[in-house]
Amino acid sequence: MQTLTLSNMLHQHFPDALHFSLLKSSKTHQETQQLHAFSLKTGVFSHPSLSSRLLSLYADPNINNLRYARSVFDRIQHPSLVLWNIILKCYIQNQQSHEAISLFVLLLGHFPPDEFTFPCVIKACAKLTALKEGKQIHGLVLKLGFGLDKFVQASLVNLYSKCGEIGSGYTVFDQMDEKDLVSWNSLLDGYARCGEVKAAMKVFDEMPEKDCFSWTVLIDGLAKCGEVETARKIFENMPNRNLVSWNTMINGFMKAGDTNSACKLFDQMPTRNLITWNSMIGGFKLNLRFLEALEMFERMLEEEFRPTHATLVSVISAVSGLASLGTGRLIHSYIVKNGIELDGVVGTVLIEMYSKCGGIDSAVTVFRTISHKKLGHWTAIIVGLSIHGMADHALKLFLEMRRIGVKPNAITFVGVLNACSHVGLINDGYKYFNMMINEYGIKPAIEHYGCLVDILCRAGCLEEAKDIIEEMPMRPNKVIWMTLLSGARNHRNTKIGEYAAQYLIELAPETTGGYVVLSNMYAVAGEWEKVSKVREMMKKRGLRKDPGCSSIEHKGVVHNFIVGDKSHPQTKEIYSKLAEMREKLKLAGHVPDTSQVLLYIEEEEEKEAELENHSERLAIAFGLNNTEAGCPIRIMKNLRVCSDCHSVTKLLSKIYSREIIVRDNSRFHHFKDGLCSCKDFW
DNA sequence: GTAGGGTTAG
Repeated sequence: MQTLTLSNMLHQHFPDALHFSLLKSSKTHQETQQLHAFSLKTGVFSHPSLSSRLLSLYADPNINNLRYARSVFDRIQHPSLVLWNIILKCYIQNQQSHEAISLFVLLLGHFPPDEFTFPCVIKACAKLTALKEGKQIHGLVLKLGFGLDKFVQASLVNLYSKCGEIGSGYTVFDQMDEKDLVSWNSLLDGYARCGEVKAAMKVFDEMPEKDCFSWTVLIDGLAKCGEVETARKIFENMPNRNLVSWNTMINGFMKAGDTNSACKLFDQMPTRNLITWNSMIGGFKLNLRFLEALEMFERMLEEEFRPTHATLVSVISAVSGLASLGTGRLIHSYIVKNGIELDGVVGTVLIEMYSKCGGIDSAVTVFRTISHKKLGHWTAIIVGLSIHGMADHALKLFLEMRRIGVKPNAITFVGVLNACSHVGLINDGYKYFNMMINEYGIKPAIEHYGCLVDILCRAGCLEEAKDIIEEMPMRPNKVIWMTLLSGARNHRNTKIGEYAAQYLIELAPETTGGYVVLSNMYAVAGEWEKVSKVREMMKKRGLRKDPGCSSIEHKGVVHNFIVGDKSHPQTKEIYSKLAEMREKLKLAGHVPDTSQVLLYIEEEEEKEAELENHSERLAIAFGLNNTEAGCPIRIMKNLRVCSDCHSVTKLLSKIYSREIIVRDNSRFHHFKDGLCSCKDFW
């Protein structure tokens, strides 16, 4: 009824005084807006007390409409400091910390700030962990004599705690006359964030009173310092848990890799919110439990929670981990259907997802449709193109990003160097490696040296690669040795191969890949005695060659095949397709390359049969049988594709006129018209 | 004043 009366009254002119009293009594957003519209229409708006009242209504936490508050503020000719403080507070309430700081800078041009201004802007700095700006403002606080105001002090304690400068935080805290609970909690939080568990515990014990925040901050701090068991005990003893404490404990368990305890809490907790779901989904993703992450996401949607960007990032990364293009497409279409805008990170993980799932074309499309491209987007597409062997495209984009002034980071350079190595561009590799150091001041990490070693190995410059390894400033890891070993195998350099294998086995005796490559190298050289020595070494250490395993997704189902698999329901059809493939390959003139068969099979025929049953061939046969002509076949493999399968797949792509995309343990191969995108460089 | 998001070499 009140609204009705109001709108009736609004049709007439009111004297300012009456209007003001109406505003004073208006409580809801709707009423405020009606009065706002009326004020604008009748011109009474210009009355300073009316506009102030209107501004404070819009800035009121219950209404909190920043857009309207700002528009009222902008129409006020000479806003007082009080009004500046109100609009500043409204920015903070709306999490617009950057804008709040800009506003504060503007304010400085009109007034010296007061004891209400400072806590607001310091809060903004704390939110952004902007320590430098915070310190400058602290300086101003002291200069203007607000250093002993308790609200200013409390905000400073919080600022320094958030920014990891707990020493400065303690100095301010120590000077406080009245140490309020909020500041105690901030101090506790500060120690926990700095990893000073003992100091945090001491603060916790010394606190004159504790509330839910205190307990939760301590639990979070303990969990973040890796003391999840202590955190669990605190959580169990805590008197009044709220939703935040439950969520904090769940996160603690997830970060510690204890998904079971996290699930138990999730089941037990009285209520859940978005953050609960995000913590579970992100936690499963973090622990590489991708399927469970997706299941959680489905449950979340069933319970009608709307995913946030954080949810989507975790879910999309989980899809990348599963390399399930079908699922990735579903989630992408969910994003489009629901009009969810891609923020920087979601866009980046979407590009990564498509490229890791073998859909590099879609990755490029997503990249193209992003209007304000950030470093993450450029890096993701450059890395994506490089693992697909599309070096030209990757390097073209790299030049473009430089041209428009986007500064590459260390990861971008991994992509760039990787692109060079996958197509054998030695000179470019060196050029970009030096560019990274000299032009961008990026210190090469082991990954960059890894790329350089790889570039040299592929080009057959094994001695040079060995020199790089010996001269680089960090200890080589197993990836480096594996790269050199594989290079030696490819270029039939047994001496360097043995050298690399020795270090590799010393460093990571449990890595089966090393023994396999070493033994293959001996097999190629016909040194069968050494082959059996390697085999014995593996046997003695209880190691077995990982079985090759390939998967193909069809109509939302992932079909897995291991070498010689006969467990698939379509086994009969698959093997008859394999027989057909064998005939067609023979007609095309293919001679099986049995030189790298690790197993002890004396008869050539058996060796050939072993090759024919390699998991990727079973998957290809399944793909040819089950997918439409013209539809690319995408296969994911756990091991490196053997050289025979590589030449066979090239031929098959021509014989059956099919694009076949195979991801092995390090990159993608696009087989088309009898050629592979890796140009046999892999 | 407390809880939730991605990145790299074999």
